Amino acid sequence: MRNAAETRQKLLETAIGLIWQSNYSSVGVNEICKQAGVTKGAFYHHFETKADLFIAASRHYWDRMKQDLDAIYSPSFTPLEQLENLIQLIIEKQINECSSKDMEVAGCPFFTSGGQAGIDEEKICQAAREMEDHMQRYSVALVRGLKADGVLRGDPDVDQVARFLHHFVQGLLIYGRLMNSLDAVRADLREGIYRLLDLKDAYRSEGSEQPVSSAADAA
Amino acid sequence: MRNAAETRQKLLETAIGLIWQSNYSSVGVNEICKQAGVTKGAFYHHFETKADLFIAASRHYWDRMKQDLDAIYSPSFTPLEQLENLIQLIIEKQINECSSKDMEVAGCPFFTSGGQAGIDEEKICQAAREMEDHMQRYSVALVRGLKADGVLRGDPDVDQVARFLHHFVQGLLIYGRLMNSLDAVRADLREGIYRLLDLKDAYRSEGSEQPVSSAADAA
DNA sequence: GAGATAGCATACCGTTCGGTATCTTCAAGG
DNA sequence: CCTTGAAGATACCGAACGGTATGCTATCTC
Repeated sequence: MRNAAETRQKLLETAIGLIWQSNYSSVGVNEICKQAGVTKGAFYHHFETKADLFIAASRHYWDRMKQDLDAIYSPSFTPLEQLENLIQLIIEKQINECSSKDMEVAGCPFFTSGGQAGIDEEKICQAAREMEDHMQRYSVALVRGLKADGVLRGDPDVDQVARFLHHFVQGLLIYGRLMNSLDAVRADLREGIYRLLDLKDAYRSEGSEQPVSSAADAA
Repeated sequence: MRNAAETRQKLLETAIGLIWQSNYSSVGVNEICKQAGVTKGAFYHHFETKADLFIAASRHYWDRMKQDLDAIYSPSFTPLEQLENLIQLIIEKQINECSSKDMEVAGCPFFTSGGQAGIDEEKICQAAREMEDHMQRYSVALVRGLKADGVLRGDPDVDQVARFLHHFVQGLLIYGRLMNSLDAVRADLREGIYRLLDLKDAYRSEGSEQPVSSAADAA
């Protein structure tokens, strides 16, 4: 055992990094191995196929993401604070994942890769759907909390509004990536989310207060 | 001249079709040529590189799209009717573009391909941004019309709301594609758009009336 | 200490990639 | 009719692709 866990970890992290920069189909096994400082033999010792690496990488990425989400969704925050934490986390995620590369926004590569996968790449779609499902649970919990607090106007369908938020954020992130402008994301993220949530007038916040500053440090 | 225009047209159409099915990087030149019934020599006679084909294809696609958009945005419709036409067009586009393939939703491949392109593929990003810019104009015009008609609540930033719509729709389409469910799109498209627009109560329509049924026939 | 086995490296497989060089064919202009 | 040049066909290029076969080596078990 020349430290198998570490090798596997390195492959996963490298794969995630490279996929963030472009997408599944244009990232080669050789490239991943080279950047990870691992030979191809080692690669195929740990993963049966490139697609299997992708699946493992998406799970691995979710594990990290879950920690961040659990932190910002802590019951010690009010739903409104959780919302602000989330907005802040999304922004910080982009900064963290894009550090030292000449891109400002990354979006979620697992979501987009899955959304562009062909029919023949069912495994990739599956992994993306899995990630999707996880995210959705958290989103629903947030909206449910907001509704329970009486913050939302009307009597919205909690699951649907949660999906709305997700669709909007994903679309915005892709847009931001295309424009290569984090400011473009910042300009629309909060406002769009609040508009979709349709908060009661009393709860519409304007500024960008920072209720918690260490929410995304674990990234 | 063995009908060069037709060959070029065939290559463009085929490329569009294949890219809709997956994405730029995973569609090969050979595949395009084979399906178009054109040899690679002919391909590289018409296009310098694969990226140039992509650009030309995106322009070609926009030309078709523009016709549809001009039709549904005709001044003979009220802004509210235009909105309904747009919603309907989005749905019908998916059906048309996915016909006979085992996928129900396609999304916009030029947008997503651009959003996933690496740094080295600046041409692809450029083409996507170009498409983006065109779409935005139409979206802004729609929102402006709605606002001018006094349909919207408050005093929203027209450009921003137009962006919101676009982000939401793109995100929703990718989601729908991932889930391979047009019903998932149908379930959220209208409701989400209306929520983002924040119509005055009097103008919130519930059903799915069809103000014009021939809007998207030109597709 | 003698297997047994996990961890990994090297070399290489067949295929496909985007792209090119060269040739033929055919239609138009003189 | 004959030249000319665009349109297209064929063959091919080197590189990279995903993946495999095999062998070495370090570590664990007994």
